[in-house]
Amino acid sequence: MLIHELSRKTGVSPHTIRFYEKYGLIRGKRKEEIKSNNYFHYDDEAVYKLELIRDAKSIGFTLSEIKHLIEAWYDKKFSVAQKLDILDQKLVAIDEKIKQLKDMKKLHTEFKKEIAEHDC
Amino acid sequence: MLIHELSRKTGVSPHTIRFYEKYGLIRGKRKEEIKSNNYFHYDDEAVYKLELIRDAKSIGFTLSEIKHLIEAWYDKKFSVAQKLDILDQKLVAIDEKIKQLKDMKKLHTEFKKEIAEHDC
DNA sequence: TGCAACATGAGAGTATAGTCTAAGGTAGTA
DNA sequence: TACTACCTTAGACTATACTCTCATGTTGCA
Repeated sequence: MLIHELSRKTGVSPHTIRFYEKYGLIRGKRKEEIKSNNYFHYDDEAVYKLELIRDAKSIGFTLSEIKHLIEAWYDKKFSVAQKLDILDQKLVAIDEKIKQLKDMKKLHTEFKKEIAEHDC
Repeated sequence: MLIHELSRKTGVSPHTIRFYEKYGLIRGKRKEEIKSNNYFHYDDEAVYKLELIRDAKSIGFTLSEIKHLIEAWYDKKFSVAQKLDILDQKLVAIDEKIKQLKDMKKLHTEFKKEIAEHDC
């Protein structure tokens, strides 16, 4: 599919998709058999990656961290041990975030209780 | 306490503390009895707020969202019903983030399994 | 063939969240 | 009184993550 359809499927604007492409998060492919243009073609992997990026961003991961993760998964430049190591580090970070969210949730619940009780 | 001590206690730089002060997240008080300077004085509430800001930021809340939360808690400009409403909205957002983190964790675990099994 | 709807890269502009510098004033100790 | 370590504001600068504009080229349909 071309960039417009990828945008429509994911809700990510073509501008942002091109930004991610340059940043190295996704990679469109040019079809060798087509010589009249140099349009990028995307597959379902791109859809999947864009969804991953959106989710990871919303829980506080930066594009740089997401890039590391995608590299650990897709790139050939890391050994199996290195990939497992990167994933383990992310898992620790995720557990830490979950803990913080639970604390935050508790805090909110306490806030609510106090406001309701003391009318302050 | 003065800004330097607040910085030492929280690990947030004086520059950033002043930035938050201007942004309206924390509020130092000037002591009326001291006329020779106009230094800001902070109490434990400021320490607590800075810790809240740090935690909320790390789990993907923006300063603007954090400001709403702090206002819901400390300001007089909202009614009890409005405050409870703001807190409820944040609770929904937190639950959504926890869900996404759990998905992300599952994904990582699956990644790990595939990498280990297929040596790819 | 004309035209709308797509595609491209280069590069400028924006929002968020800091981070730093400059220029100046204050406090406490030797 | 000198000196170090603090304090203030204003404003410039930076990094991250977009977002938009421009100039130009392609595709598909009436």
